[in-house]
Amino acid sequence: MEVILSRKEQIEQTATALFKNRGFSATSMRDLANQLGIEAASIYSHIKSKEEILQRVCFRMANEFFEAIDQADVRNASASERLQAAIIAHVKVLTKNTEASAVFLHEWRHLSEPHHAEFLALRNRYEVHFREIIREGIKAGEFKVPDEKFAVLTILSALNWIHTWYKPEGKMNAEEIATNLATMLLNGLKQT
Amino acid sequence: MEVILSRKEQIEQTATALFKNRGFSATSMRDLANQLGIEAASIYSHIKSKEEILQRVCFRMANEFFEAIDQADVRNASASERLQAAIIAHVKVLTKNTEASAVFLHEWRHLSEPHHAEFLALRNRYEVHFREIIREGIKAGEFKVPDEKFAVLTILSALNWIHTWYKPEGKMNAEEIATNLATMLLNGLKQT
DNA sequence: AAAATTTGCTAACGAACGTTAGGTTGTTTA
DNA sequence: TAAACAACCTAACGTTCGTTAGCAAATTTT
Repeated sequence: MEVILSRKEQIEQTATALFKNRGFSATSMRDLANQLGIEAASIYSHIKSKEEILQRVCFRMANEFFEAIDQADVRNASASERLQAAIIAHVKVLTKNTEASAVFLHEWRHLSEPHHAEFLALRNRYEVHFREIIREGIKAGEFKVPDEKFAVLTILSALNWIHTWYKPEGKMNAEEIATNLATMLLNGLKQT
Repeated sequence: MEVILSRKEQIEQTATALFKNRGFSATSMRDLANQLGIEAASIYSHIKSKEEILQRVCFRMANEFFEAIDQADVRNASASERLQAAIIAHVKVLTKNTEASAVFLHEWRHLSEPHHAEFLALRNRYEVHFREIIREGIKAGEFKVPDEKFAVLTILSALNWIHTWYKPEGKMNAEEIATNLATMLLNGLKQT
């Protein structure tokens, strides 16, 4: 299943790996060019600026995360089931592309305005989705939690370091990781 | 309780705030100087290099984390109690200085060798401490967890984003946050 | 009062940075 | 076959970077 990438996509992919490993600011266009085997100036035949790459990665991943939890959301289900589905969907996106996920999670702060503000608004909307499930679960007596925002941030935090250690060839596959995390975190919410 | 700081400590503190907010690479010595109200060159009367600041912050925090879990460790206690104590100790260090914690957690990768390798060794040793508690808990039947490394990383991940939202004047104080997180995470480990 | 230390300055260095201009080559389209 | 395009080059631009040299003033120590 060999996917053929356009030059622009190659550049984006290579840049993503560098942004993850060294950070956006510590990655120079000459580093990127070197990795691609061309001159730095040549990159500008395909992209407009260094930040354009960052923008494309950040907003593409934001879309992927939204689509994933939207598709996974099962209406008319209990809060526990809905939260489990959202967690699994989130983890699947994270593990499908750990490099782009790392950039999405850590490098967005180097976006300039108005992209920076737009990104934060999206991220907040994403968290609201989780917050609503938690609130529903509290009302239904499924969850016992001191603060819903606190709970959401803790859950997402626990999930969002997967990219630092996940390897597709590791002993746990994405599905197992997702369900293990989901049951562990759900148990944590049901404290008596 | 006004603490008088030496100029060197002032520089380190101001730099730490900038490193947290913009990242090490995106913070220039001229930014730092500007914040201090002096010229960039003047900073070099007090420090040897930009990286020296990063080194001091990273290794000072590493020490603080080690001391905290060492002091909190209660021998002859159950694994649950030991883990709870370690989590609370960890959270207290995190909340006592969120800026230095953020640098410790995210900016260490900009250390040059051999400091980079030394730092990673320390961090690994720290994780081993938690891993041993988890293993003890599994053997004693207190915890049911698929993989001890997995559990430790999940716990630390859940804790290590506190610095992004914690405010001393917020509605939860450090103690409450620590115990809430500890009970939530401990419950997660006791899944049936 | 002399010596030492602290704290800062101006000026400048060489290197690295993101990016642009203008040109060449090979491939695809009309 | 001509025109258009894709992909890359060399050369260079203006800027910013971390840092050094050398000096001046104030403060502290001896």
